[in-house]
Amino acid sequence: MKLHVSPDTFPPRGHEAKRISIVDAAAGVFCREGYAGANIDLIAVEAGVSRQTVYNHHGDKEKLFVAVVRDLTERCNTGIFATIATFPDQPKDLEADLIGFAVRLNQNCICNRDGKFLRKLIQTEGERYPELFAEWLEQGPGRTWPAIAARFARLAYGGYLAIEDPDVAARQFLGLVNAELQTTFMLGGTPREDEVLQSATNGVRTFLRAFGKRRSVASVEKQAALASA
Amino acid sequence: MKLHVSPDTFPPRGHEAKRISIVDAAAGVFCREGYAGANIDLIAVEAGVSRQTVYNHHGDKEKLFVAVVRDLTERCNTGIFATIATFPDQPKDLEADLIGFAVRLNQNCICNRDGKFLRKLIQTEGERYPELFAEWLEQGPGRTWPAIAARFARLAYGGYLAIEDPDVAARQFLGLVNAELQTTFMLGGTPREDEVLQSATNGVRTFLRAFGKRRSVASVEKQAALASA
DNA sequence: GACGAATTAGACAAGAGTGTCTAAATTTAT
DNA sequence: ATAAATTTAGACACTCTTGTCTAATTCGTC
Repeated sequence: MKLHVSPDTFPPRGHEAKRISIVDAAAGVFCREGYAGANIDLIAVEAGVSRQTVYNHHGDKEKLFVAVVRDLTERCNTGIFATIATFPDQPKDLEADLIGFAVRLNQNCICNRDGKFLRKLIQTEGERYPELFAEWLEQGPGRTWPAIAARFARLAYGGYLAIEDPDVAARQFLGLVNAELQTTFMLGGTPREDEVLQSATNGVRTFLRAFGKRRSVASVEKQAALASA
Repeated sequence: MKLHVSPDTFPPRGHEAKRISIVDAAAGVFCREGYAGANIDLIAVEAGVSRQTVYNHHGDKEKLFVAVVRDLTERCNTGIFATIATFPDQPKDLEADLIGFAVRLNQNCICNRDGKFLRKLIQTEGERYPELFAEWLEQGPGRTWPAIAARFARLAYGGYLAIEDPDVAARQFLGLVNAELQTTFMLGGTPREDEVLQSATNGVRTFLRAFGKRRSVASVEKQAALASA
């Protein structure tokens, strides 16, 4: 019935397709209901499989949960690194380019389904599985944050920015760019596109007011004086 | 046996004391285990009362949960407004004063027991009780953020800062000052005192680089030009 | 079309948690 | 000291969930 077009590749068929739909459904249910409240029957229904199939694939509830977190971390990481690759190394218009980067990062990695689910699971169950989330910390922020910091360092080295500590600058960049989305994130919502753009725009403007290169020499000296005082 | 020192006041005795210890214990258990995973027997044990007393005071699990959120919101609000009252309106040393304010805000309101619990409950159960958390949004951020923004507006009016939109500035201030604490918050941890100070120091420095008054007129004009472009 | 692997529905035991009830004990106020 | 209110321990019915098992069915492959 089905042509033998792409053996062993996408879109996954049969067995593998079920594994994925189970993990996807489980991610949604774990997020909505929390680990304790998540009902395996419900996961099975949402995945469109029988309960027994869930157990066949993943053993038990806890193993399923671990599989979900691992899957989400991996998929999010892929997205984040793909987006970091679009960081403006030699910007034509620094402000516009950084805003674009910030918006891409939010839309593709943080506000999408996987990002939202992963964030929620970490917030909700992080304390219950210290080893698992230590692994996430190492694989996730532990790899992505330095990668972003390195891009800012390069921008500074290229003379586009006046930053002292690229790691601090990277964290502050993310803090600024998401400053207006905090409440939405807290409540588990997804910000609208225009909210993301607005927050990114305001954040980048402030970031450049602080670190942009057109600042007077005097103010840089003042900064140094303050630091040494 | 007990002297009739302070009728009807603190420290609460008997009935009222039990109500408080139940809510306190419930807050801890709801946070650790999530709503579905929270066990009323465990809450009773941690509160040092019998299970029946929990039901006598609060009816059922859901009503108890609502009482917990309301209590935490109220207590946190009290702390935040008390801290906002210490905002430096006429700073001697703007940088030091703002750092002090940021540290106080974190230590007294965001990183303390109540703040941590409330944050976690909102993140965890926010979507399940829309009306309850709409109420929190209104009573919490809806009142505190404008109050902080007003203080920044006053600082700008007094010539200490060059900000255009006080609401944006307030959100960015909080974003910057907490930039280095995000991961800890995510995992439900409590940052160490020196981490709070470090993050606040770095955040305030950047904030003042962006909004401090000693910036050249030229850069302000450039900012205006960019905004109109 | 036929074979083996995977999936399904359903029943099932075991365990855990909620919320109620009762009778005894304790606290509090008078 | 006494009466009223509160608290307690324990038992209880009820529901829900997990994880296993079995027999029938469907699917993928040759």
